[in-house]
Amino acid sequence: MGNEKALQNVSKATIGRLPAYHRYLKERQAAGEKTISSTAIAEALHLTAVQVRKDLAGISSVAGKPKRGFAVEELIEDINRFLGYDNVTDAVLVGVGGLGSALVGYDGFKNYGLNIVAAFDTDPLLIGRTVSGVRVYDAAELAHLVRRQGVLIGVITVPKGAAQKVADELVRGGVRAIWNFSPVHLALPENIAVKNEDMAASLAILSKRLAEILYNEK
Amino acid sequence: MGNEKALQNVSKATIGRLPAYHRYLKERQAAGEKTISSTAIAEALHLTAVQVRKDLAGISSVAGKPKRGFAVEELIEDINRFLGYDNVTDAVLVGVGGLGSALVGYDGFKNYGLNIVAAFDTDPLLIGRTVSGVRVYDAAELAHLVRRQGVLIGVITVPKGAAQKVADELVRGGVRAIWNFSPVHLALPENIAVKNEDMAASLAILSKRLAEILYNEK
DNA sequence: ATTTTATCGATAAAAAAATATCGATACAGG
DNA sequence: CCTGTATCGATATTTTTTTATCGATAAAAT
Repeated sequence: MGNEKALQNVSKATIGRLPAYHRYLKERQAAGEKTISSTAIAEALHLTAVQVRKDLAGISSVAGKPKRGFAVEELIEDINRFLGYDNVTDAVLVGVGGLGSALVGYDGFKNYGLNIVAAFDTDPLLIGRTVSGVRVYDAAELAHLVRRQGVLIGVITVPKGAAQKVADELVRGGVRAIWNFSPVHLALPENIAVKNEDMAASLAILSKRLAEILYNEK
Repeated sequence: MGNEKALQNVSKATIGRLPAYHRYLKERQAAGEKTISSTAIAEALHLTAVQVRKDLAGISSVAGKPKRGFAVEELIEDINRFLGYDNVTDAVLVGVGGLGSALVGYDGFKNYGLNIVAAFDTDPLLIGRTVSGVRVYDAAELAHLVRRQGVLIGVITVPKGAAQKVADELVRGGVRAIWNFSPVHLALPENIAVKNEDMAASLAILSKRLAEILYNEK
């Protein structure tokens, strides 16, 4: 299906930018535009036009036309296909605290191909309740339920002390990808995909940029 | 103070890894270890030893000793100094919804040099209340209060429709750095530091890695 | 005291990512 | 119908980031 090519040729950096292209294209589409130039996309997203063209060429066979640009609708479809926004993957979330409930309640994930089918916690007050339409189960049942439903993605939003244990349980249940919001580096088998959402890292980058700006100004 | 050197030579990628080093070093320190090798750090964090040494060399003058490694405490101090974890910067947060309250309630930020001094919202039910010890003000007062308190960093956790307007107000009030959790690309002056926390991008990267793993397995 | 070993720092090489260059082309205006 | 221009795609160059190599050295082992 040409998927092999995709998995080989497209850089991680490009993949990271695709959602932004997607959002922007949707926006322009809603505004009634049928075509858009790489220049316009680049300007809106603070990139260069060449980079935009290269990124798009990697994931789409839509050819841009001189003087007109790219067909918005087809481009959106190709990004949908490439990122798998069409076929939704089931996921579970562990840790229904502040951040956990916020994520469960975020409707947007459905559009991004992620469907949270169950949540888990150890708090007896939460177990059995429903948060934003998602049932909260006892964390003791984690591996068991994950296995039974064939869930492939686990989202971890527990305090750092519990994260590794939760990760182990997820893997035991057969999960193959973990989205980790706890500030710990998880030790996991190599054939498990992990993405750490490191707020401290983001903040560090922002702070440094700020320091740089203030410094250059003086 | 040698700060210039730091701002020039250290890559963004390195800065992004420093918080992870910091966490890990703290952990080892708590476990009573006085020294640590680049090899050990690399293994724990899934990096290479060379990269660890290079990263550390860029921000610290602590010399590692053959057969022993680096002095944990001094290394932590240097990272603290480099990332500004010592001197806390004031920030405001706009949008006290699910994610917003979760962030306000996250104690960890104080350790990372960020102090949320006020929150803002348009919801009359929230205005005047206190969330995790932080007072919620009327969003109409945003620019005014930001200016009066000399706040430099703004955190945006409002729905996407409101994000640009909030950003404009923050800038009007004199904020110089924006941590944006809304799924929109903000249009801002060049001398404002922005960090977009793009969940969709993270998820896309995770999904692709998962797809790759599953594909290679078949 | 000598050898072995784990480690370092510096430099070199490779890989990945971003940017520049340039000929080709579709549309717009004269 | 011609000319100018905004745009593209492909290839080449540069920059950035990661990884490899290797001689030097402090501690441990013989």
